[in-house]
Amino acid sequence: MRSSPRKRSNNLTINDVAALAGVSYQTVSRVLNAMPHVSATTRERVQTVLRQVGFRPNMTARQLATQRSTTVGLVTFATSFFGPSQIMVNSEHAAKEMGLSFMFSSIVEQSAQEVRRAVDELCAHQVCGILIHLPWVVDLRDLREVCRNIPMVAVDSNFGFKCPSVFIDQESGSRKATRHLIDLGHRKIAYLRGPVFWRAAELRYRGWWKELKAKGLEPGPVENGDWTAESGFEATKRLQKKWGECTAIVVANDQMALGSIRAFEESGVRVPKNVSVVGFDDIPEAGFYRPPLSTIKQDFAALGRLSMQCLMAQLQSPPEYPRIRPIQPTLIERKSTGSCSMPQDSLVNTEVDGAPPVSRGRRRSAQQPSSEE
Amino acid sequence: MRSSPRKRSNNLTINDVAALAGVSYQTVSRVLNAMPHVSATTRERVQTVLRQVGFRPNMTARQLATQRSTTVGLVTFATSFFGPSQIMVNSEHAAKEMGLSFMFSSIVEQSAQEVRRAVDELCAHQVCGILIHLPWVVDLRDLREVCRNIPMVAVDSNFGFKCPSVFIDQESGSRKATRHLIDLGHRKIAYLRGPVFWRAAELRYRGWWKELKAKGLEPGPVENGDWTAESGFEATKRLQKKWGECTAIVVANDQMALGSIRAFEESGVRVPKNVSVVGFDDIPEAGFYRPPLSTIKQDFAALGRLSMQCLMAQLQSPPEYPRIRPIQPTLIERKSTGSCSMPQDSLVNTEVDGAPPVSRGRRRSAQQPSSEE
DNA sequence: GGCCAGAATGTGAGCGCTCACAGAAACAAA
DNA sequence: TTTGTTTCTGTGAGCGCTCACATTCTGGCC
Repeated sequence: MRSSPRKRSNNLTINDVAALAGVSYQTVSRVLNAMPHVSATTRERVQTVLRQVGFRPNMTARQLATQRSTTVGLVTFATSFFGPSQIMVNSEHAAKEMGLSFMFSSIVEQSAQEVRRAVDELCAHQVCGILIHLPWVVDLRDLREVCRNIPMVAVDSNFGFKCPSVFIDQESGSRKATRHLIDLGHRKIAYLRGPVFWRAAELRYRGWWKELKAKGLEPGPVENGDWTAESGFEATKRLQKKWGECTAIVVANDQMALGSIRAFEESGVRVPKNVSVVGFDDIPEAGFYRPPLSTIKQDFAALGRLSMQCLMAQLQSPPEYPRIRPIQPTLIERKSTGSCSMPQDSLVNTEVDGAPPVSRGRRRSAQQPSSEE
Repeated sequence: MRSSPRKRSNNLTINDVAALAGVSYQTVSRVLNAMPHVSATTRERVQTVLRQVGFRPNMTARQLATQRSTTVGLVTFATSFFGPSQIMVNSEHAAKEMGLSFMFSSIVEQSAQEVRRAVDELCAHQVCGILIHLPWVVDLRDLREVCRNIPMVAVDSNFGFKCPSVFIDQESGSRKATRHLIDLGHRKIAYLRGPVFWRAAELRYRGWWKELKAKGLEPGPVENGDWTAESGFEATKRLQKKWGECTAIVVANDQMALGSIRAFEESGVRVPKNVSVVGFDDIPEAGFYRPPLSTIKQDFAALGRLSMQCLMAQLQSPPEYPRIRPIQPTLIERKSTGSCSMPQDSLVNTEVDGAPPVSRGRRRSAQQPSSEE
């Protein structure tokens, strides 16, 4: 340690650059910020010095002086799962594209206090806005108060109060999965749910239920998993005991669907011959499972982009609540689903394009060609 | 916009707290930083006010004043892949556990300039240290210069110059995979490589090669993929044309192994009956593939922890280069590998419980029991 | 020349905090 | 009382930058 009057950073400041270029620090500042009222020759000279010394403006000082910031924060939970990690990666990309830096704080336990801590941390660092993705359903009404004047966006989350948000339409996605099975002629369809407290688990479950009800079908048996393949395997074993007449199953995510398929195959039930399975997420490997998994794809890149747009919109017009309409997931049809071959007693109108009910057996809906990437 | 003399942040400062508590700002600062020489009563009074107003110190100002920082940065590439995203998540966890904040900047293209940009960005934000994980092999000798006085750690990376680093022993992991197959009696073993420029791809490939050579075996055919299941599928199709006497294959990661297995099955080759497949990574679903995949597990949590330790060590003693010894991956034995059943000209000892070598051909190494977690 | 608009440049002050040091208070020893 | 010693508290200054304003320099016009 030196005994100099003050420990100075060994980085150059705009004052050093100013001295080297023979101008005032303000002129350097003007050049750095591309402001007008600097003569071409002066600008040139300053820029040369900036390049020569490899000047790097101190964002900390700038942030303090301007009371503005070019850093956004993200709060997330359970980053080891597919959804959260996708949100993390895609938010960062979107932020980078807007020229913003990115801070990140993950939550390790499911408590409001932990959330508060993470938000506090980011706010203390003066981020210009916060994206929050918390996958579980929990009352977080004090979040607004913690954020204070710092804008926030709920990313595919619901905190129990009105706040700018961007969503993927989980329910609609799940309805698409269910409809796909119904279109294939399945009438008794089971469900493999995600963990109880997860918002997406609830919404996807609801989508399955609503679609069945809308088609006048009775929901099949339900079991719960924890998103892992293993839990999907176990839950399917349990489901099989109350399987009844089921010919298909909607599974809340791809990993569990994988476990489910294994459970079926292990007990001699073939997919899709004896049972159709549809997943959710379209993880990169889904097309190479055996059989390749029909599933629902979420556009996380769009989610990241829209979240950032929503945040930026707030910086300009704080009073508005730009609720962006939900992002629609899409069905990816592969080989884990097939038309129902089991005998059915009742025949049902599958309600596509107002086509009349069919006499007997199932009818197929106009299906877009199965897109496989 | 107000026309006040200066746009003041609407957050409270230590001056406001000082006024409320009837002390000087310095006393508040002392309380905030848990410094000595504050009487118990004063401390109490200040703390009460701090709590009441929910004071949140401005880290930006603190950072500027102290010339120190409690934020670490991470630079990464290809965060959509398993390894990089694991490194991202686990580094953040390790940082949080040390009470540090976390900034993150991803690289979108494989260029030294992009790396420079990312490092510059983090340095401009005055991070106290930088973790860099760049999976490809490329000369980045100027990185040291870009970082200047800011300590950095190469995380499972090699930049062509001496620098503090933490590694996972990719080569050793790959040797373990290969040895496992040899122990099962396989003598002609193919390899499915990762993309050319990736460091891990090269090291894993080398591990396979070295292990075979060490056992006096001739390397089988090799093909390249790009880490995706699809590329594994395609590459295996190509490999099958030059398959020869092969009875097993080492694949550079699990996704490609999945594609590979599908390719085999599709052409009527059964795994593990006709061919044994071993992967690398142990992604969460690997145990639920069909067949469950034997693979090599990397301890990313340890990698994150050690990386942060390495960084912290540098902050204390900059001149030293704490090279931490590589983290050893472990073999996870599942069902995609089995003893070689193809007719061999030479009969092979499958080496259970120290059975003696067999007359013809090969030698065996002393093998530790395969550990499964 | 005189005058002025407008461009170019420079000068204080302050963002919120900490550091170094200066005082003030409390208490004991001389 | 004086002096010293310890504990507590307060005061300037400065971290690197930007803002608002002041000043100087141009060139054009009457």
